[in-house]
Amino acid sequence: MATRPQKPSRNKHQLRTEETHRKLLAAGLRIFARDGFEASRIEDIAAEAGHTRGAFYANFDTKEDLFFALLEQQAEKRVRGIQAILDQVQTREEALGALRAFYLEGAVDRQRVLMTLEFKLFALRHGNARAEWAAAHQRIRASLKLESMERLLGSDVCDPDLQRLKKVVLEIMLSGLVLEHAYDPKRVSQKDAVALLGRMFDLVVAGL
Amino acid sequence: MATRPQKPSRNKHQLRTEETHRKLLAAGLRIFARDGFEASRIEDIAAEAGHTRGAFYANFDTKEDLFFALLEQQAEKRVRGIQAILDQVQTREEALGALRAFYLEGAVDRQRVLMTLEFKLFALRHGNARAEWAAAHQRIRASLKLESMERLLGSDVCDPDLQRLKKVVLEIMLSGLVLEHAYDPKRVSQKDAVALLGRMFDLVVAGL
Amino acid sequence: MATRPQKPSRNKHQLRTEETHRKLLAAGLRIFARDGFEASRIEDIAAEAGHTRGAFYANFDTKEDLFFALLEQQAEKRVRGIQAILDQVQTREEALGALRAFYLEGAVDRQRVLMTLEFKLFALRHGNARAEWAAAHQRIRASLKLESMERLLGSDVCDPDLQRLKKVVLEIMLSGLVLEHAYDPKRVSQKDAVALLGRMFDLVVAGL
Amino acid sequence: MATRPQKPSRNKHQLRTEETHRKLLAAGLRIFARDGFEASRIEDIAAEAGHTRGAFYANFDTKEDLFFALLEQQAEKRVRGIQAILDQVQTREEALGALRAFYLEGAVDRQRVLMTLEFKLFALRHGNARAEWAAAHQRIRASLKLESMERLLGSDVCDPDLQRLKKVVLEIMLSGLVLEHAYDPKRVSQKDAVALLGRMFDLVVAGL
DNA sequence: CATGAATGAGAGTTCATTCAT
DNA sequence: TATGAATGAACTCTCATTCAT
Repeated sequence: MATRPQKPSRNKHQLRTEETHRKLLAAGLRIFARDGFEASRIEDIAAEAGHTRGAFYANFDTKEDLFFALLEQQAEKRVRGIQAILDQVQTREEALGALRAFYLEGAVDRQRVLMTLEFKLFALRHGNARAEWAAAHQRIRASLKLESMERLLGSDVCDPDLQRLKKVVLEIMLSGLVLEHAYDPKRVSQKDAVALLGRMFDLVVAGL
Repeated sequence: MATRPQKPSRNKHQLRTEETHRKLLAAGLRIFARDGFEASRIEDIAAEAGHTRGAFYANFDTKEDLFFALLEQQAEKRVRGIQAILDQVQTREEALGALRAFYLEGAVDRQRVLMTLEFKLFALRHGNARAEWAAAHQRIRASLKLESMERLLGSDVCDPDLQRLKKVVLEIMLSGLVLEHAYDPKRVSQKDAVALLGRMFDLVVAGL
Repeated sequence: MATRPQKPSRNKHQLRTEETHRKLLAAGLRIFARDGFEASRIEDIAAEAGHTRGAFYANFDTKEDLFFALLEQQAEKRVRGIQAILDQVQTREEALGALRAFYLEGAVDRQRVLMTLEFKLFALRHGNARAEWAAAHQRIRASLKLESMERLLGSDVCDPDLQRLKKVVLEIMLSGLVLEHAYDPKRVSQKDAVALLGRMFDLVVAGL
Repeated sequence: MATRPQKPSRNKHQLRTEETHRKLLAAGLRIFARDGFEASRIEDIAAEAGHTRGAFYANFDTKEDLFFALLEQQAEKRVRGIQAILDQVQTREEALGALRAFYLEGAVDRQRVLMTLEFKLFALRHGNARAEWAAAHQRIRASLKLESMERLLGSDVCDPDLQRLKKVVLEIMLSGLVLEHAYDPKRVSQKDAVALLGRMFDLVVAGL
């Protein structure tokens, strides 16, 4: 992108801009996950990024805009993560092992889970109405298809419907356990969550 | 609730009051589930109940207050439902069957699931801090213990930790599937949800 | 309107409401005339009415809304004023004399002139676009037609175009002189304004 | 302006600066006339001039500053225009004819009229308070005195007060008609405006 | 001189809550 | 008890202005 060295003064500006943009995204992730979309205040997000409201509005049009940008960033990152794993393995065993590890790691990522929840609740409540959302979701859904992964999770002994829902089950268990742990760590410890996720992964691979 | 005949002088006035109270609770459930706690407006809740703001504040001190009242109402109702089922059966098979049916019915109750989610998110974000919440959760948790149910779900072949988490798994799958269906009915149909819940119930009973 | 005595408690409420509404209209007139539409702050208007912003928004949806309400109120009042005059006279001489006096009195009403200016500038700049404005203007224009008045100003010796524009000339001179006096009282005194208005009125009646 | 050859070393840099300055003035005129002083945004003005905010602030200290600069520019231009006319004629008839034509041409210049209005409204509302404004107005007023013009408009048959106000009448009619035409072209067409201005000019010359 | 990211005061508006009725 | 006008804090967003480049 910035390989050829334009006017250097230009680059300084650009660098600052990109840095701010990145910091705002990171801040948005933290604040949205912490307070929820509705209760999140632009000022808090800006402050968390080390800036003021003005910087926010120089980078995003509205609160929803940042939310939306985060949705795409998160999805892309997740897809890249999985793809990277699948690209590095040879056998099916290796792949499943790597995938399992990756999946279990998710148990730690409270922010991602809470953001995903916020996304779903928002979409649910705002009717997926706006074209942008619909289109973006479409794209994200498509990119998350990950045919190779679906094949990996497949097994002969289970009917096609279950097959189709395997990924759903895994997602749900991950989100649910992280949420439950966040809500009541005494009821569900981190260890519990990881153990249960492992068990579920194996069950799913075995065909539920 | 109104089974024991209190003061017989429970006059028209009181009846009307109770009616209002009840309608406000029902309205709160609908609006909170529809819009989420933060985005729910007192005025909408009052209107949904066929009243105005004044009626709301005559019955509840704050928005949180209604939220809190709903939490207790919901929990109590759920416990009563399960208890009623267990009271009517004789054998373990009957019990499991009835419980399974009850569990699957949950797949339809979008409102309850969304409210439960809101409760957890709220508690999560407000630190379970306020004494009231802490106490109420304690009570609810206790009442939901349902020893007999835990015994029902038990099996010899699984380790104690899994045993402890069986109910968690069932809860998570129920919430998760209802949410997923609400979010994207094409990905997870009602039928999918019910089928999967059944499968999970059986797996859990079998010891995961 | 409030002739039959409904629930008296109801009337107290209504009275308070009407009182506030009226005070807000009066305050809007003062502030809009003083600061112009754009520079007028809701808070100032509310304060001038002896209330807070909330009272404003309980009575009007937006700042434009109040502006719009004032437009209608002003126009209606003016029409009523002229009509009342024409209803009380017999001969053409009396009518012209009364009208002339009424016209000259306008030289004192700085607020009305400034508001009229604001209305025109606003309409000019916002394209008469909104249906509301278009319709309202239509109505106001129609009510201001005042056929009898037009006939009064008529004379045989002048061509139809001039005839049609006589009222325009009078309006323009009134607004212009009041504005000029407000802008630079030393250049155009109140007395100057009145004298000139009288001269113009006579010229117009004489057929320009 | 650039007729006398200043420093011959007026280099490219300076030229570019002057060009920017001029473009900003022109842009200010357009935008202020279009949106009004309050609603005009620096960014729009800069963009209209083909620049960005920075260029604006390199040339003017504040929004008012540009407004003020335009006031002087406009006034100076008008005086020069009239002076040029009076310098080129010999007889009183020629002078009156040329002045009349010049006056009628004003009917087309919507921008100038709207700017003049904005100036007056601004001065009115900001109390002529600031020393700058007061001084500048003084100068402008003086330069607009144009004794020769006043003599031209003079006539023996009218009293001194009317004499003093003749120019006011002409100004008011011009502004008023242009504004009315802008506001409602159907009520007052361009042709109406020109015809009426001619009539007024003649009336004024004839001594009102 | 010119750019444009960033500031921050201040605007319009919303809404939980209060209170006279 | 219930109404609904009114309060006022808090919000999102705008924009004149500053300043590093």
